[in-house]
Amino acid sequence: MQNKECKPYDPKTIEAKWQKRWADEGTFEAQYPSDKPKFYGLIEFPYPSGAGLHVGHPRSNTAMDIICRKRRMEGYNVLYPIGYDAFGLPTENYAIANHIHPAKVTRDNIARFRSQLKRLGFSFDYSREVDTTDPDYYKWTQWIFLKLNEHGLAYKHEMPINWCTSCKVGLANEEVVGGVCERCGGEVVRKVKSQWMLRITEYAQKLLDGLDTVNFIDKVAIQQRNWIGRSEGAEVDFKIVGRDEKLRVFTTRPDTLFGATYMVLSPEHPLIDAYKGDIKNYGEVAEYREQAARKSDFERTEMNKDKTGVEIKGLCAVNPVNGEEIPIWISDYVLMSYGTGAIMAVPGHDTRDYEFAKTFDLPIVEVIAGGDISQEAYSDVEDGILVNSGFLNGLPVKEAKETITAWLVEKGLGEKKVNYKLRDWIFSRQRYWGEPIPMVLCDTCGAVPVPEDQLPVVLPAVEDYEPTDTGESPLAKMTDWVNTACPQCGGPAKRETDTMPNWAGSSWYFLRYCDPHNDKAFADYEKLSYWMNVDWYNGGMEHTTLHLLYSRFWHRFLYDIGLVPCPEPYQKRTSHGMVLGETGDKMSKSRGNVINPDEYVTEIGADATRMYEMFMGAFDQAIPWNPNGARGCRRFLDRVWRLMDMLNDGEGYRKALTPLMHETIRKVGDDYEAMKYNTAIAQMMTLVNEFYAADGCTKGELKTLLLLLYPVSPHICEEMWEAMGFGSGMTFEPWPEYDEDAMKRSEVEIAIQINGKVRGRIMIDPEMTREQAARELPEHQQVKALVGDRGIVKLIFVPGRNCNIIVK
RNA sequence: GUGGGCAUGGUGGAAUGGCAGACACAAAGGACUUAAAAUCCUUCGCCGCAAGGCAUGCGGGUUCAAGUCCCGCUGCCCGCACCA
Repeated sequence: MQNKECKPYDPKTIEAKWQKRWADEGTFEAQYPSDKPKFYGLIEFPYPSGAGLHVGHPRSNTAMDIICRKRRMEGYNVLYPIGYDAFGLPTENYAIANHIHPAKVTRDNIARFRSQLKRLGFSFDYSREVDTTDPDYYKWTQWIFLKLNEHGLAYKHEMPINWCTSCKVGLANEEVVGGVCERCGGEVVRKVKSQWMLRITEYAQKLLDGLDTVNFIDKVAIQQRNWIGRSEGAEVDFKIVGRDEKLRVFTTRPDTLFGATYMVLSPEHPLIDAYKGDIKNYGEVAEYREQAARKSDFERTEMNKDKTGVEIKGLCAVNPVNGEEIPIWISDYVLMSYGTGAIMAVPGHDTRDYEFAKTFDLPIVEVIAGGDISQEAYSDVEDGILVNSGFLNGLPVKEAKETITAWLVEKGLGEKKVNYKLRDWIFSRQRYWGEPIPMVLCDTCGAVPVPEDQLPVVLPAVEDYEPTDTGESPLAKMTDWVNTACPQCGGPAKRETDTMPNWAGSSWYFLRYCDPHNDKAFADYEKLSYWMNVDWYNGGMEHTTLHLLYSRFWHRFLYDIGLVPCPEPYQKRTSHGMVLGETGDKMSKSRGNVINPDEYVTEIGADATRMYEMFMGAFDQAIPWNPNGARGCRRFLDRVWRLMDMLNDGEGYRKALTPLMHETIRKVGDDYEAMKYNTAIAQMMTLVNEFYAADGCTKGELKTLLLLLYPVSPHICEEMWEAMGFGSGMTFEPWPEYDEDAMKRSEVEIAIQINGKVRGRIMIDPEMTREQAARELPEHQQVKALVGDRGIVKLIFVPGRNCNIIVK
């Protein structure tokens, strides 16, 4: 055993040295063109907040860094890019509070983020950085918007929007959480405004079908499916007595049509205005509508315990299957935004209708046998036979649905219909710090797109970017900028002053990474063809119905118009668990428990910090941060470092350690791929413990350990690799291979169970077969002693594991 | 209400139906040290002196064998929420 004393492990020096070398040599710059197979690994680019990184960021980043570093060792040309999603409210709010221009705030924050990320040693290709607030970038965000507009997917619509009273901004449905603003927690009310909308609903089916072609973790795919919310049913026309007009409803239960005893319109339904003169109690109806309009969405849903409503007197509908006249009501439990804004009420078989009928004493008819409608609605579709339903009597629900739908179609009374819960995307924000929507509003020509050669529409420098109380964007006050000429007729016109939501820039950034400096196109098709799609995308669950869905929509649109080579942007999607505060609470500024990774990089080094991020627990689980756990990882790296003082003679694996070496190579590799980083690290700890027990390690053993550990803690490995004279730079060293045969041991310990209880342990030949075991084990001395004079009824042998002997 | 997930030592967590608690953290004891830190060694689910027994949220079941599979509960977390 050699015994030269190494200098102590000093992460600070080592990490700075290797980070500089990687940067100087452009080690992680993705190559194009290249003959190698490509691998595109992606993490969600951060929002560069003023607070800097917190320990949650490195969790996702390190996980993908491990995969990307392993891929380079496996011979892939790897693209692992980074950028900044820098438009958005917090920056603007900070700017307002501190009277600093948001562009400056953004620049400073990005600089800080970049230096923090670099200190952690991620193998990002910094030469491809993107910044969504850079005009060279948002030029193309605007350009894509024009394409969407050109294809009829953007439209301006006067509609009630979710209005945050605190941010003074309209929000998408996805941004209203529990009735309050997702960002600031402020009250959200309904406000009617003319808004730019994107027709994501047009893509509902494609977005649904696309999920079958990609590899997303189950919960992500399920959540997206639920959010899109496809349901199949029928639309049915109900005649209105004495009128030509019909009232159309959507139902998923056409089979219950004979049980429809009344109808309900949503408060906003246009029929009410159309028949204003015929409604005998119009005053009462109008009063109800007004009450409903005043309520925020939150209040509406809060009050869903008690059903409210008013009968519309003077109007009456006819049930098309039995000719019965049924009353029409108005109630806010029916939403204008889903289906046709009107329903046929079947109180016998729908819980909400049942409650309503009970409240207002309306008739309840049983048309599906199997429940007890005197107690509750019976809504089971699995079993149940039609009754009181004329020609449907005796049919099971499923068949009744088909029969009645065919009948409706044949008689011209209705049709098959699919509805989605997904709503169009409200794309306007009345804010300064976002991409200007590149449209001009002309009194003569309407909304006219800014010609492509005039892009980007650059955000003007504004003195005062505070939001207005009127709901107008701060840009509206910039009259020099607002007043322009109509690109179509040349007459006086005004620029659109709304900006895009922060989801715009992130809806295509992964494309820009493929060709970040292109000034002729958002990205070159050939380059996209090489790099896309993203092989592996890791990110937070909170983006499942927002960013992840929006970006799939944009990408699918770009595919449909022939600008990108693949229909789905992401081949694989995984998700990390949150890092919680030390006491298990969610980390937040208000709780004051946010942990900055810098603290740990300084104290224990980036390598140990990265390791702890991965070792702390199952990757997809939320785990509290434990400072001592992090220090434990540093202790492990100290032990690894000291192996250099404990070198044994010989180049290869020692015989006693050979099986463990190969097992470790297999387990670490498999576990990295399965994102089971914690057990991969545990396995390396076990190996190092064995080295210590075996009085050190050989060069060959150390070499393998360094290769396995490199993706998690690259700096220390590089330094040791160089010190050991193994070569210069580990990035493209081949990933080690294992040999199944080499894992075989001469003896293996198995448990001997008597009647299912472990009574002893013996060493046997690992190759022993069931037949041999049945023959030889009962003769084994220890086994004999355990069995005693009892008779062996049965012997179950599990090779390499245990042997259960049933005795009597 | 509804969809999804989870429940294992003081803590974070391991465990293709096959020896529950790997690997760490914390704690305790010891060695080294004038001392401390660092390091190294030992102990460490519960009851019991021991033999042994009991243990993976609770109650059943399947199996030679269940943390793991099935049925029924309870609790916690996340998403959605009057979507006809």
